[in-house]
Amino acid sequence: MYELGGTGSYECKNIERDEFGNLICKDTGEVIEEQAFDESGPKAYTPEDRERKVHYGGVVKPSDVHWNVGAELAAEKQPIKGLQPQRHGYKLPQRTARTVGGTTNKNLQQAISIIRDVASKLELPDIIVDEASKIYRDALDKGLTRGRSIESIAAAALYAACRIHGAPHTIQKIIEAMKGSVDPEVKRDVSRSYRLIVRDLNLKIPVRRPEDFVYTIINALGLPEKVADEAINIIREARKRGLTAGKDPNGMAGAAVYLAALRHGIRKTQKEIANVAGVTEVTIRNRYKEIMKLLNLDQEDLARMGS
DNA sequence: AAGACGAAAGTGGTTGA
DNA sequence: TCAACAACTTTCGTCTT
Repeated sequence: MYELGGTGSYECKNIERDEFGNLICKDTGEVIEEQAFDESGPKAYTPEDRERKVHYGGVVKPSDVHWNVGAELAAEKQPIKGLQPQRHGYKLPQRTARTVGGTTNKNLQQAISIIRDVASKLELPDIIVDEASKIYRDALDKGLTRGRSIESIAAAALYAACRIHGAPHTIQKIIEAMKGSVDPEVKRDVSRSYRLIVRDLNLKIPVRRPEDFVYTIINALGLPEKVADEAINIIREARKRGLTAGKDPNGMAGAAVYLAALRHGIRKTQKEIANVAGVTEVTIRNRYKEIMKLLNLDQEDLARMGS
């Protein structure tokens, strides 16, 4: 039995660390916990970063626009044009683009403004804003933003920061907070940008677990705590038998909540849950069916439990 | 009538040759 | 680079409550 930090325990007894320090279940081959991301102590900024901090004095956070560039640029009041849809990417005028430092700063300023805006709508903590800002800056330094919209990289950076710090938000939710609605084309762009920055910046992203989404769904639908407990038990049971591997954790969590609610005699439609979980009814249905089969349950069992 | 179910076809990402 | 593959989505007809 392995105790996971803050998320309870894992039932599998046959657990080992692999060469990367990840916790692997030897029975199912499932990654239970990736190599821990050290959140205590000072962040590991590059030596250049530290130099800058010394240079400008005081504590400089990644989300401070000028932690990277000269303070005189701060005086330049740049209009924020962040929130318009940019189908073909944001392109800076040639003249400005050649100005050393200036372009980078404006780009960064704009991106951080977007990140802050979206983060505040989603009520995300500063640590995530800082993480996202740092990721964006690194992406900018590596030239990953070139040819892509500031928005898509900013959204991707924010999503990555959410993943790193365990905030259960989807790309969909981030785009929704950013633009009010979700255009599939935008979603595709953000997904691409996300994969790009994770790969090229070597970001350590912890595995998403269905359990993390249970409370999001429960809260959104106003379901009682006992349903959450039940759903988490269902997920653990499903995982023990290898059902969670390779499946979208949102759908898994949604199906578990659906079943858990039924077990407590609460009827929520598959559609309601699917909307909150960010998947379709069909996915909820498929996971639900699999779980029912796995646990050898049928409709009558549920009716009995619900009454 | 609304919700649940299931089949079929399409999409975008991953993997392996 | 391309094909095969798995997971998920969309759509739609049918059954159940």
